[in-house]
Amino acid sequence: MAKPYYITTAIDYTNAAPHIGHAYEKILADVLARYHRQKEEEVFYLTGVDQHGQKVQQAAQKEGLAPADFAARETEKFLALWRKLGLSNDGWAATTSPRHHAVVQAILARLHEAGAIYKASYAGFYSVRQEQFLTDKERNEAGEFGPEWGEVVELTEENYYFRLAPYREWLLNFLDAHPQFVTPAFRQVELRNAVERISGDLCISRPKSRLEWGIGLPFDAEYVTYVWFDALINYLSFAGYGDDPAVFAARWPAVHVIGKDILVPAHGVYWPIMLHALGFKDEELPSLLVHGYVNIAGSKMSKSLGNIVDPSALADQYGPEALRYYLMREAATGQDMDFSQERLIQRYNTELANDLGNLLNRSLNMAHRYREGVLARPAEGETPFLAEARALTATYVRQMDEYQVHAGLESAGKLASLCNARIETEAPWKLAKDPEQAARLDAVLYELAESLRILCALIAPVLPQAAGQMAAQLGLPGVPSLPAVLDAGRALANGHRLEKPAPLFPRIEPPATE
RNA sequence: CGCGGGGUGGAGCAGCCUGGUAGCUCGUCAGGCUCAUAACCUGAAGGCCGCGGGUUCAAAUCCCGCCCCCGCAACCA
Repeated sequence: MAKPYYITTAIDYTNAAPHIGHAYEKILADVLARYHRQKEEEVFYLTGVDQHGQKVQQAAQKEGLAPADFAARETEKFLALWRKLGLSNDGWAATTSPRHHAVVQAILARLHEAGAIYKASYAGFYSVRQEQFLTDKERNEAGEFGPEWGEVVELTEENYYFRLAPYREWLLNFLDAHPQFVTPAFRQVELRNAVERISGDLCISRPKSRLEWGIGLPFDAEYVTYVWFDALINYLSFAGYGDDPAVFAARWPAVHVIGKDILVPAHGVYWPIMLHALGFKDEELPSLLVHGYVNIAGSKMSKSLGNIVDPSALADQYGPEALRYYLMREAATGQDMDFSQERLIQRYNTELANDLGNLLNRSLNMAHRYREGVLARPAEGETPFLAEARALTATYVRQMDEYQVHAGLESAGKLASLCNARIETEAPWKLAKDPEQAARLDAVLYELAESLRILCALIAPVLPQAAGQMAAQLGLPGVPSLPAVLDAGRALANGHRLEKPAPLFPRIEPPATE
């Protein structure tokens, strides 16, 4: 059997509620997961939360809660949102889980024994208030640490470090030999430039005196591991690494869907080097799909600007599928997009309600009006129109395989437009009045129904609920798979009975412009 | 010489990797249709594809130079 398609997202910090950017990434991964299921592939989709770390500890302290309780509460917000948005994840990575602890500690112990981790002392400026070391980046224009850092002292601290430098040449060679490691290609260029400049090693620990909310180092009880050795390893621990080698071997490697901010250095440098140090072969390394940001009116979304967009409220207002469609259609994969509710409504009304929903409605309505909902397959079988529809489907597959979800949806929209145009040129309402045109009317109605069956399969990854309703109206047992609609031999049977139409995408009335 | 991204008809965006009629949504104008969610279809106007050079039979697309905008610090995907 072919390997399952293993896809992951970044795991989100549970120190604040999820925003539209979190939702975009999870939906993108969900669409790709569902797309591969549509191809009749086995899929393992993993997403989750990073519950450890200083920010969670601080946020919990602020509210007088234990970190575990705080993290559990915040985690519930993510889970609730993902349920609302219809994510189809097969696994859930929560970094506080015992399984994850065990895998992280086993990996740390192994790398420590192998000499990849060492202890060293670091001296620098330390903000007592923020509980962190400061670098030159934190200095203001006057070259000083501003008042926001509170009291700044010089401090020397011992910590554990993971060696990076010895692997620099290996990583460069790997990148040159694997140009598909990072998508889009320009991100790989960016990464390679960064690898050229690698200096120093990665600090992977914090003394418990400063941070106790984390996974303890197995070889030093005074420390917890910090950030990346905890977070990145989720991709292994929740895929069966360690405790279930057979399951893991069947799943690995993964496609990691991540934001552009965590490519360099985390996923592009630390992660491949960690895996390499663990003995993963080059061909066993994952690939990275790097997406852009959802910007608000051209500027970055930020708490300080107060322009955070709440995906949960949007889903309530417009429906989860309208939100999914908008995000997937509007953003060119890998590029930033600009969020606008007006655009969301516009996309939904024109492309979903007017073009696709109305097409389904008018097609089914005519089939019932003129033929009691029963199809007659044309004698010639695959007509030129249907051949074109299937060619468009092949284009869609190519685009989706390259993660170009926006282009795939455009192809689907093109098919809907072809159908609407065909209705105009064939004018079934005229054909129905002429008994001599009966065969032609049958053919047109059949072509429309079969095209809608194809469309049902094409939209399913992005609009799973709508696809289900569409399949039901078309009288299908379920949403057809892509192989099922690509094969003309599996088209709708002669005598197939269609169900009654009902509006699939009710129009959203745009708010009156003030 | 820090590293990237972007500059495409009135607006917002694809296309660029893998050169070959400039596409999508909206807007404007003019027609058509009546099966349909006042939806659908057709046509028109509107583009030195940032600027200059080069390669090529052919450049929005490849190469060189320049100009302008935005990220690369925090919360954060």
